[in-house]
Parts: sequence; C-alpha cells; structure tokens
Amino acid sequence: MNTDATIFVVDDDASMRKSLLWLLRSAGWRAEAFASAEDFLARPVWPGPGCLILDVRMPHLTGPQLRDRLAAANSSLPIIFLTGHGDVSTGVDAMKKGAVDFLLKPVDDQVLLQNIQLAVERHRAARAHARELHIIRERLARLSGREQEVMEYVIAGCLNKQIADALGIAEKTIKIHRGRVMQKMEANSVADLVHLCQTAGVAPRRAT
Amino acid sequence: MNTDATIFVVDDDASMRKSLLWLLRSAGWRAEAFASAEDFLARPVWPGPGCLILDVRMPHLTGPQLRDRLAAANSSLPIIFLTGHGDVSTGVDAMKKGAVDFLLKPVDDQVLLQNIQLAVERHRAARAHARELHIIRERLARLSGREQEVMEYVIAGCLNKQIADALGIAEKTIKIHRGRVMQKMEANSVADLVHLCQTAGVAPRRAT
DNA sequence: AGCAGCATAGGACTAAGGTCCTATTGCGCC
DNA sequence: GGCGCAATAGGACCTTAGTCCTATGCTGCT
Repeated sequence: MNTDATIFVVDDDASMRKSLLWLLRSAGWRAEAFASAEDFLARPVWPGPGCLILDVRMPHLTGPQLRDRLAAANSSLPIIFLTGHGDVSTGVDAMKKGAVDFLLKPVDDQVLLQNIQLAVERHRAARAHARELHIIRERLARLSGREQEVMEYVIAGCLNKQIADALGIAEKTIKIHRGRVMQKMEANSVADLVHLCQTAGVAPRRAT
Repeated sequence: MNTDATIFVVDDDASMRKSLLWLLRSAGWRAEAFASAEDFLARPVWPGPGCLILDVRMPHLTGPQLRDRLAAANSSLPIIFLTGHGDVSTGVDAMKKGAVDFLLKPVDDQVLLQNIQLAVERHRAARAHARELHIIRERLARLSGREQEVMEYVIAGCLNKQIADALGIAEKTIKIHRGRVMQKMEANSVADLVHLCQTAGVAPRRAT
C-alpha cells in the first residue's frame, strides 16, 4: 500500500497547500506541505519512497533551484512541477532534467493523482534498483585485484585454461581465484555472476 | 563521419528552411528541407541515421501530428522541435514523448548544432541496439519449444540434472537440447547465452 | 619478529558439461 | 505412405570445473 510513501508539497500559496493536502490525504497518501524550499530543506531527509510536488515561482529559492539542490545532495525523489505561470523553456528544461511532469494550475485532480502514482512507482523501482546495485558493489569491493581480473574473463565466457594463458599463470591458480570470486560474490553459477556483473556494469574482458 | 547521416528540416517558412540548410551544410551535415509534413511523408523513408528538425505550427499537419504519424509508423528518427510560439504544455508533452529538445526561435546556432550532434549519436546507438536485438530475436525464433524452455533454465544457472528433474526427462536429453541451443543461438559459452537473453529480455526460469 | 592476506601451485579426486553414433516414437505434410 | 523434424534416450568417451589438503614467497601492519 501507500502507507510507506510520503508526498511532499512545496508551494508558497497557503490555500494551494491546503487544498493539495486535502486532495492527497483523501486519496490515501501521507502528505506534508512546506511554504518554501528552505522549509523543505530544513526537514530531515525523507528516506522512504515518495514524491515532491513543487511550485516553480517562489520567493528566495525557486522550484528549479530546489531541484538542483536536491540533485546535488543525491536525492532520488521524483518531482512533479506545478506552476501557474510557466514559460516554455522552464518546462522543457525541467523535463530534460528528469521531472515526472510539468503541470499548469489549475490542475485536474485526476491528472495530478495519476502523476503521483506514476512518480511513486518509479521511485520505488529506482530505490529497489539502487539497493541491489549497492549490495553488488559491496561484494565487488571484497574482491582482490586478481580476483576481479579473473572474474572479468569468466563473465566473458573464457575457459580456465585461456585465462591462465592470458595471465601467464597456472590453470590451478585460476580455479582458486575463481572459487573465491563465486564465494565473495555469493553467486551460485556463472549465469548468476554474469547477471550480477551486468547489473553493476562490470565489463567482460576477452582474451586476445 | 557524418556522411551517412541526414538531417531533415520540416518548416513552412521558406527563409527558415534556407538558413537552416545553410547552417547544417556548412557544419558538414547532409540536409534536406520540406515545406510541410505531407511533403516529408511523401519522401521515401530514410533508412539511415539522422534527425528531424521540426516546426510546431504549420498549415494542415502540425509538428506534433507529424511526430505521431512517424511514431505510428515505427520511425526511430529523433526529433528536435523548433518553434516560434510554443506554449508550455506542447513543449512538455513533446519532451514526454521523447523529443531530444524543444527549442524556441530564434535559436542559437551552436545550441542547435549540439542538439543535432546529440540526436544523431542517440539515433546511431538506438539503431545499433535495435539491429542487435533483431539478430538475437531471429536466433530465438529458430529454437524449438523445448529448446527455449531448457534455455530458460540454463540461463538461471540450473544444472542439467535439475533441469531434467524439473522437466521429468533424462539428463541426457537436456544435454542434447542444450547443445542445440548453443548452436542455434551462436553462443560460445553460458556467459554469452546469458548476455544474449538479457539483451533480448528472455527471463530465466528457476526450478521449483 | 610475527601474523594476516594475497598470489602462487601441485596432487588427488568428484562431478558436471559436451560430443559422436545410434535409435525410437509421434506429428504434420505433400 | 514415406519424408522431415522434434523429442526422447543410451553408450562411450573426453574435457572442464570445482574441492580438499598442503605448501611457498611476498607485503604490510603491529
């Protein structure tokens, strides 16, 4: 359910905040509203899934500026811009920088809710992927240099013999390294290993 | 080089077409211009890499309508919109539907040329990927039902024994199927096979 | 000085993968 | 009714991978 996701609203217009909060909560979302970008930044970083509904024109920090701050802080929170007076280049630029949508006030409730649904789903998927990636990278970090090297040949489909030849060492030693790679990467098969490496962006290395 | 790419300009303003053609050609691109969407559609489909610089407001078919036609015809040509009087939602919508950019006239020559470079590179990459995918799918189509089934277990890292068990047949038969899978898929190793399947979106099947 | 970790390697063995040849059954097609 | 193909399978045999035990030389840290 949506109980673990939170929708954040940042808008300097109090009546807007009020009506958005009402809409979101009656649609079953947990929601919080902020009157300025600064207020939102003052909040402890939200660690769960969610999304941000962001006004463009605000005193001090604008919506796009807040987005840049969040991006610089490695936030993955998806953003839906909501603005009364948008100009074309701001909208296009927002989309290029990954916004889920750039909506004009007054916005249709259903359109907004659909966008939120999409944004939260995307965020969940992105978070799951990031977690997976992190786990794999931790395993990779446990490999010694030689083990990493051997692994790159293994995921290229090289035989132990070929790897031994390429590295100029005994096939026996390759087997040892290879066994440790499988242990440390927690892979049960070459297929598993290939999959892990592909996810983590480890490139295969072909014997010349 | 850029000799195999063509840039298409579709704009109803003759002076715009002329100056764009001049700009593109002096930057080393092969370029063609059309006064209307219909004229462009009348042209034989361009099979190579390239991109489309498209005006939004035109008599009869508009830019976005042309994009929809091309999308329906499975075109992969990237589009850069170029418009004098864009409204926000058109721009945002264009970006959501995959436009490379949505630029306002008058456009800075360097910005446009950079966008074209990006668009053509993306198109080349997309085309290369599509070709690769097509080759893999053709190989997949050569597999018999049983072979496909066995392959799904193989790329899950299952042992022949486990596959035999799951399918209720002899391990010997799995070896036969497996050998034929490797032949037909033109894979030299399990690692190769996993890679091909991952590219083609064939999901591994785990033994229960 | 001594220990931990890495890279190296041999011996002995098991298991798993792969290939060649042969063979049977069942299905659809000309 | 025979032909081709998919699916099934056994025998014989070789190659690869993986594991357990043992062992050496090097580096860096304490």
